[in-house]
Amino acid sequence: MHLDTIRPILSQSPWFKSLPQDIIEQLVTAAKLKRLETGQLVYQKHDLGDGLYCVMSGKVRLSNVTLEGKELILTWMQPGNWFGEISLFDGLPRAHDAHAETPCELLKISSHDFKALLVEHPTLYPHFMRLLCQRIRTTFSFIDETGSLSLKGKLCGRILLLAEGLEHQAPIENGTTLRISQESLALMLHSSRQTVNKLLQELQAQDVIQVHYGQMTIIDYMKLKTLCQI
Amino acid sequence: MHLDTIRPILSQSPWFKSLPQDIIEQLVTAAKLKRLETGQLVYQKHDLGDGLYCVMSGKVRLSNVTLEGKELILTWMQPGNWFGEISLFDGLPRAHDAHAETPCELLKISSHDFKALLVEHPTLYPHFMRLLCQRIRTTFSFIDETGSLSLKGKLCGRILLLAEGLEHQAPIENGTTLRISQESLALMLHSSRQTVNKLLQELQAQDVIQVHYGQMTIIDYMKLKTLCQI
DNA sequence: CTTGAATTGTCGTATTAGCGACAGTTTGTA
DNA sequence: TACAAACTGTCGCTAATACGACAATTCAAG
Repeated sequence: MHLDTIRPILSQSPWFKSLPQDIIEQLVTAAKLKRLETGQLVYQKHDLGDGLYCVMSGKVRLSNVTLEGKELILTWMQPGNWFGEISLFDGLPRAHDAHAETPCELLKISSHDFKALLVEHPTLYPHFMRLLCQRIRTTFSFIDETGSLSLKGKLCGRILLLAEGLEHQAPIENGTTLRISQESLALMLHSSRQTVNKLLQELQAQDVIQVHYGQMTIIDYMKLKTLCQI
Repeated sequence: MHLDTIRPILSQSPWFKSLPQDIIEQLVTAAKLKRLETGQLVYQKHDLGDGLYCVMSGKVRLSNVTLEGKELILTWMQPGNWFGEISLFDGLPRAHDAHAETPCELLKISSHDFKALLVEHPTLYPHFMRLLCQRIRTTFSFIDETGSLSLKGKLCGRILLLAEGLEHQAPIENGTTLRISQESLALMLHSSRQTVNKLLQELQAQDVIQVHYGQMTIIDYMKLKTLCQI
């Protein structure tokens, strides 16, 4: 992948789009591309945070493993998504595992380069602080969802989240399609495959989505949105 | 309340304890004391964030109200706890309601004063960034708890959290007592009073805690810790 | 000490959802 | 096309828990 591919991605991402051109250039040259096969580890819980990642292609699964060995999926990172920033800012170990869910290309900005950027341009702090706040707010609304929605409501919320993440934060339209197994949805909802199956069929019967083997299409975006309103 | 009371609280809080003495002084003079009666609003969801708060005495309830009008309690802020920082850093509206649960004394640092502090001392950014990261990590572990623990496990986790918050992050010992109604615990767990009642009695039968009318005493801290291990 | 309000203890019932089992369907690969 | 692997659809049983009802207990204010 060439610098000319990296440049537009950095300069259009919410993480860096508001930054001056010379800083973008500095990042473009510092960024490194990593290729991973399905199942490979990006990082593991308790690892030292060595950098910030952006998904260029493929999917990365962020998860935690319980004492009993069950994997709880936090979410998937998709093309255009950034992750791994917390350890960057507080220097503490990773709080979860990150695995390649499919073959992946990741852009990596090392902690060293990122810190150098901040030392050189301390005026960037407020910007990154706002990004951190955004993460906190997302996490809080996740907790609100968890507490006040039925499983069906949460399922709708997750579908929307994944659909939104899909195309670089592009708006969702009726017809947007996303690929995910019912098993994976269940792991993300801390539910069971069978229950997710039943709920998806209910949603299909309500003409909200259409499901077909690991692929679901949003039929009625507004209704979906309503079903996960808090 | 005199400056001499405010000073040690600021200089010992995790938010400000690592800061130079002159900055502490600047904050001490800028801080204002607010008194609230039970039930009074500190701020409301969607309000503009006008400041950062520290509980001096009493308890503040952070909560959200669902569409159906049910109040979901996030947590209680107790003496020594700081809250309200997110809106301060990103300028966006409050994400939840804050009410006085009991008569309260709150120390308030206005957004204006806090921003002035940051403008004057930009080297403080990394410090506050780390504090934000800490909040994210707490929130993430809350989500982990939600996903992997039984209701009983979550109950143990909440009890520990409240007990820890109790005495300015003092270590918990067997014998630590905290006051909270079963109804409140249920609202925080998104469960029912009756179920919480049953679980508390189970914990009492296991000699983990002792319960008596809105007051519970930790008998076996280690066992409690084990019960909410992820 | 008395009394009313708040809180807790305990039923029974209805609902939700987890989970094993197994058959049916689709997809990718040769 | 053929076949295996992965995924989905469905049933039935069981466990967890929400919730209404009501009695019992405790607390706090006179």
